[in-house]
Amino acid sequence: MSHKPVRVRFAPSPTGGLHLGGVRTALYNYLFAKKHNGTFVLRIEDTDQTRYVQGAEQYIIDCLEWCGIAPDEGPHRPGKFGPYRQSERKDMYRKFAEQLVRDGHAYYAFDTPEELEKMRTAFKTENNPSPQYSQATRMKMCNSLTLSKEEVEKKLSDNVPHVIRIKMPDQQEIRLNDMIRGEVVFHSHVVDDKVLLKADGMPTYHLAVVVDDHAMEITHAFRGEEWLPSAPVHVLLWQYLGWSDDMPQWAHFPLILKPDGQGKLSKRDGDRLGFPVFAMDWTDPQSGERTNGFKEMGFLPDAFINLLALLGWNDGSGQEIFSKEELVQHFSVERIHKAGAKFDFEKAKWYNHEWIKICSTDMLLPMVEDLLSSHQIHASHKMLQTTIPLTKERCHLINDFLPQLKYFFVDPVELDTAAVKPKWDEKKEAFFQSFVNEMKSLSSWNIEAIEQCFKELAQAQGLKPGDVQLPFRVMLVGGKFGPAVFEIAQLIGKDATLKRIDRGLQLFNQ
RNA sequence: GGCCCGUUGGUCAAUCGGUUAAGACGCCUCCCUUUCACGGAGGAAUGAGGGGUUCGAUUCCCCUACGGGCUACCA
Repeated sequence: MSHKPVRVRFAPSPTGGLHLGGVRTALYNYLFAKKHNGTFVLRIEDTDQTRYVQGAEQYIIDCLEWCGIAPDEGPHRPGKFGPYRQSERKDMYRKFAEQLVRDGHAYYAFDTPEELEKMRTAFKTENNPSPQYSQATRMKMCNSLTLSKEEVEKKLSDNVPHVIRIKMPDQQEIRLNDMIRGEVVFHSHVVDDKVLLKADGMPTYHLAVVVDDHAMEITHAFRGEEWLPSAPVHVLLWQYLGWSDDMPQWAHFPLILKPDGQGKLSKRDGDRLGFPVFAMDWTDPQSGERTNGFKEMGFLPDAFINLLALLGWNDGSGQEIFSKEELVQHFSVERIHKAGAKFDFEKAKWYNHEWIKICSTDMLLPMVEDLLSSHQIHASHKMLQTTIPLTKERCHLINDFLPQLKYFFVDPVELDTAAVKPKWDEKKEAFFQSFVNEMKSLSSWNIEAIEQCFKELAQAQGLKPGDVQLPFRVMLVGGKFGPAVFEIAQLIGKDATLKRIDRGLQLFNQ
């Protein structure tokens, strides 16, 4: 074990959006770094210019900040989050790729896309539907292994488009120690000669990730399981570049799967199943396509990272609600599961509900205030401070506060008359008429006085208080929900109460 | 097809050879509440199949089945 300070990186590609799997990868990296007093840095995978999406890099940073897991500055790239960008380090990669060629671990390949296609169809058999550029085929291709030295130099000086490919060794077992899976063994003869440097001079992920991880002094390289098959290439690269001693420890996280069916959770699934798959709303600047985010749907950042962390990891204690600090404290890579987990939106909402319940009114207030004002409801802080605790246990999402709180500030537009009308009669109507009169002369306006007045009057008229309580509630809030009616009446005030009863009577009598 | 990784209820999952196989979500019943929730008490529901190893396998090994990932000059 080395004693270097822990440094991990999150390396998203800025191709638009940041879905659940990505955020969880970032989160696990963050938790590991913080647990070991290390640093968590950002590296941007912008190798492929054609797919780079404007604004996506900032969007990623915004998401991480919202989640409370913003990257650290890092010593190698000052600035707010100082991400490494592959696009800015082009020369560096070429230098290392050429070094590999000189050392005999890589070679130039001049095959055109058409020639590659030809090779794939020529070698395609029933048993081998996708032939690769590998030990089996490379000697039949146009590269610096098959061409003479002069021919190669001529092509290079003529600027013939070419790539640099890794030369996989003959018969070699490539061993990789994964912190989650243990030792994984690959045989070199089944791994193909991956392109390291593309014809446009940009590196592929394989070269870039190794060069950058080395430059950034990354100690632990954690990523999704989809990278496991190419890990042997990376291990070899660390060796061939002469950096074996600095090779990070590896871990490959399980995938987050679709709730139904199977396969990786994708952007499409959100639309299909009605839940967000991105941390925050994302609008693709090119297509204009919009994908919904957890934030805008009313998730609390603490709940969001809590539910993500527990999707594939737990500390074995049965505890499910963790603050960020607790997650840092309890987290361990070794306890991350090997198998992928299906995403369950119902459980996700449960986490948020739990967080809303334990969240203080002060924390909730600004969010609720924003929600209400975006619906043209302007509520005083004083009123919010008393009504939020009254209603928060009914809210799974922050957005649920709108229906739960609205009636405290504005008269209900629609009343659930269907809940009242079947049992509505003249006797009840008479009760409310006299209740209005009684209330007008009520000297003090508090819960006890209203309740007492209501109940005594009901009894005097031979009605069970319960029979008139539901109509009263529907008049005040519009439906069959909310906290105690008399408390609501008290909070909205005498005038509003009288006004709503009046309107209720009209509607119930129609 | 090949390579790699997986497989405990519908879902998330505990168990690191011996348990009546936890707990949570969801679902159902009841209590509390003359609303909706919260809370409380219960219930139905799980070790893919087959071989080993062992006094004893959910747990270790092998095979099969199934699922997933990768198999691009994408990440």
